[in-house]
Amino acid sequence: MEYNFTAIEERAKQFWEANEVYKVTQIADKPKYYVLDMFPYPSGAGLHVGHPLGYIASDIYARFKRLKGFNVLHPMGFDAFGLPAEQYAIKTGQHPAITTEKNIDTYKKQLAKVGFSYDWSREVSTCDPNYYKWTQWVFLQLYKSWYNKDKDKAEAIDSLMAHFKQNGNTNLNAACSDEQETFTAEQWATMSEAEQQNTLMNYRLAYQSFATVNWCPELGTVLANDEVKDGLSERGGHPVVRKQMKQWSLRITAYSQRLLDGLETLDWSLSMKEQQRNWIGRSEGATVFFQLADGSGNIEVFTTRPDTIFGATFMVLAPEHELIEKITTEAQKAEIDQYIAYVKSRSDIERQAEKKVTGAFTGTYAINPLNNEKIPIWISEYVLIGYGTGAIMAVPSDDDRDNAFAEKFELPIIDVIDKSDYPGATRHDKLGKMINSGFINGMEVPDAIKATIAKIEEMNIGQGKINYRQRDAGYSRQRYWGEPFPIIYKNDIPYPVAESELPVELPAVDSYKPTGTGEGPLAQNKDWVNVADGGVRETDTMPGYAGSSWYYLRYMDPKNEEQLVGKEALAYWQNVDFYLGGTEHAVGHLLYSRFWFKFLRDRGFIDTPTDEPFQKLVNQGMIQGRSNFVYRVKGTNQFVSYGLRKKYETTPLHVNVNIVKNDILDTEAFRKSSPDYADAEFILEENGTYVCGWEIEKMSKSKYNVVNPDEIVAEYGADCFRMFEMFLGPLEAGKPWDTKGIEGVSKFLKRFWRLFKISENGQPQLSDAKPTDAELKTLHKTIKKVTGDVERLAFNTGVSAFMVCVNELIALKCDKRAILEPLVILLAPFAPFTTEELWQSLGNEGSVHQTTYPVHNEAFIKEDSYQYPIRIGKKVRTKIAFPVQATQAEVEPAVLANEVVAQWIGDKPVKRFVFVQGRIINIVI
RNA sequence: GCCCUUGUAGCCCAAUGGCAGAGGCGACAGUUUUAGAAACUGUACAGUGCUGGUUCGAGUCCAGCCAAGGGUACCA
Repeated sequence: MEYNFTAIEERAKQFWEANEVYKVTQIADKPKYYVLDMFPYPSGAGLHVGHPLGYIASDIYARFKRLKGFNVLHPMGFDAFGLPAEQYAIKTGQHPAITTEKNIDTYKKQLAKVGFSYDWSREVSTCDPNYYKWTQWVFLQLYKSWYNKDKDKAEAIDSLMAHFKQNGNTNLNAACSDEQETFTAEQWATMSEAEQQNTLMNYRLAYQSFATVNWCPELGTVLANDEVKDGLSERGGHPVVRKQMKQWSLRITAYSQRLLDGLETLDWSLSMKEQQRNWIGRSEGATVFFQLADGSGNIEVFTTRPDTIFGATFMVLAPEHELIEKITTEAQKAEIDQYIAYVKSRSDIERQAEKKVTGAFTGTYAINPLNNEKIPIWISEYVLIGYGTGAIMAVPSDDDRDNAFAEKFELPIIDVIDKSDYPGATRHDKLGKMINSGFINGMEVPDAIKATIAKIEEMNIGQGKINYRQRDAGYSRQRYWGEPFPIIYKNDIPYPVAESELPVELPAVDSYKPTGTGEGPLAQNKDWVNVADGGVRETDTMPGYAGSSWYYLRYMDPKNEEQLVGKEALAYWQNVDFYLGGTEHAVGHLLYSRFWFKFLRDRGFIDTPTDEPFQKLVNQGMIQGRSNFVYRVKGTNQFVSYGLRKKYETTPLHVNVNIVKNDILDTEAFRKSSPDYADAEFILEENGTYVCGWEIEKMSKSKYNVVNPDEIVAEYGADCFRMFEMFLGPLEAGKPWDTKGIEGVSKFLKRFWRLFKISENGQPQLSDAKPTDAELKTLHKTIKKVTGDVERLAFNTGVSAFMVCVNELIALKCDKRAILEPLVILLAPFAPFTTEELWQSLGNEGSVHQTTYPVHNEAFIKEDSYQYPIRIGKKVRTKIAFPVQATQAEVEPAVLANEVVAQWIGDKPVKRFVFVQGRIINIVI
């Protein structure tokens, strides 16, 4: 019987569903294994062939682990809140809930075609009120918590209030907003309700503040730092400007050090950890106060190079620095105002695109505290208000930017480091001996740093400090399609909604458009906004990362109405053993999830052995598109083939890859593809074909290089699609999709099928005879190779091992059940449909996916003798067979006596005889 | 600029420091066929981006450079 994958897939799907083959329950006596895919945002465009790559890999792994005896949790869900649905709603008036549901449905249908072993009864969707109830609940817990730095963990806000009552905020080591002033217990007691709440707000882990935010006018919302790339919004590419707004934020900076330290324990790729480290951006240095020359105040700076302080010949403030107004002299006021206006006129993109040296002098001086020199105070856009203290001591001799600034504005430069002992060292290297630097003269840089910090601490003008680049995470979005905040304002003071009233459901609105005033669409619905006792609801919604920061916990216990995850379920599943997803979430999702996990654990809401949610993380590479081009002769409707294009002046145009086969254009289809091309003429190659150019690019609609998995599955079958995706290359590497290679995998599956000699009535015609040594060797070699490959996620070489195996068995004319049946199980994780059909046609009860994985027997693989390559000089000269267990002493005389060997050695003395058992013999002469 | 990853046949990719090739695509030749397709058999094609180093032995380890992809950036 022919290999009919469509019928096979239908039967398998029905069988799996009827028998709940992928249903997961907790089984106490089986070891657990949690395989997780990053859940997708269900976009309207559906899946392209790039999306399932990771899902297929994790599915193979999950199926493998199941066959190996693990109880595997392998769920799927949807990150369903988000901007595209809302923007579609603005355009069409359709409620995002409806389009989202439709898109989820499309995704699930597409996923079903590929044959994943998800337990859909555990599906979660972040926009489901039963789910976001718990997202809101976590927010409330963050709101009701503060970070105790002494204990290095989050605590309930009650303990903070008790401390305030007793001691005010003295003797308190807490993560706190910068602007918080000290107060006593008495002061706390006399504070008004509003003052007390404002004070507490400076300590809460979810807090509201008046902050400079990334405001995107086009989207009408605020964005988090990681949602802004190059001054443009990540979604949509709209300009982003800085704006002061009242915003909710999460105090993730309280966890910076723990997020950094935790990386050490994780089995993640180096680059992933590095990205998180860079994002957190820890730097060690010192803060130092510089007095103003007139004694009217001081300026605090952060520096990583306190050793260079004797070379600080001027100071620079960020243009947004609050002191500027106060210290600017009358004479310089006009210049400073003009400069600030100039800076404001420049967008982030302009600032980054052209880095001009610009600045203005305030007219005021400060005193360098270590050499008592009077130094001018400038302002410049190269100093950022958001980093450190927004002010620097400028050391032009040891910093490139300060140097450029000093040269342009003719400010003094004092060399403070003699690098002559370190040839090739640059300003960035912390190397050299101090000069012109008073008490640290002659010290090496690292010693000078320590000595200077000690000195400024002794002088009481500063201290050693660790600074983090990471900012608190903005948590407000002026959008509709997100989780509403469980917050009600009374007299402008925010109060949490009672936990018993969760979820605060998203109400209907008339329009999804941003209001433009900075308020989100929810503000329009007055019935919802105004609550009974005069309170007003928060009208912002939560950001995309809210729902995705904890979804992996919900899969463990998706229906629990009492808790976000039940104790028993958590105790069994603990955390994710293997997480697979794209690198694009390196600093967003993965950082927030780690933060939430640590927080929930600190507060005792979850109890797990470690405080990291994702032990092993693998990033699948991006599948790129392979675009095809036609070359239009300029000013004509003539198209010239690739090989001849240089003879003309041409414009390359993208052409739909679906009408190109092996780079040869279907010219008729091309003419039909657009009215513009209806009467196109072609200048062809000598053999009469039109050859297209090609390029590897991102897969996207606009490049006409999108390949839909549904079509591939329809044409080649799901198993072929799965195996081909894996065969493309190493999982983690980026690689282009090129459909033409798929024939090889398709042939393999047909050849594998044919081995079973399925008759017209569906019965395999196999022999029960004893297998030969050669057949056993092929089987056991393949088991060993494939098992190892799956374990190290080398699915591409695994597929190829199956190909080798089938080629060998065909050559051996093997039709033995004892050989072929174990292979069906071995192949099951890769080709779940075909193997299910074969397994059952072989007369087995139940699913092939619930049986036991075969184990290889080394005895069948072992050879008695080995052909040793004999290497003399740089090359292999001959091969001689020896028993595998032969030792050097036994082998050496025989080798030297060999005719060919003797000829190569001639009369030269043998300097060395290298014998590597089972590998090689190398004779050095 | 800095950080990470990757450079092997026309193409995609293999190769615990040990004979550069497992597999696939494509090409070519043949068997089969009225022809094509499919299937089968066979053939050709690189010395591993470049320059050094370590080693008995380097595609693999180390240093520098070049190229591509990704990340990040006036971060003091």
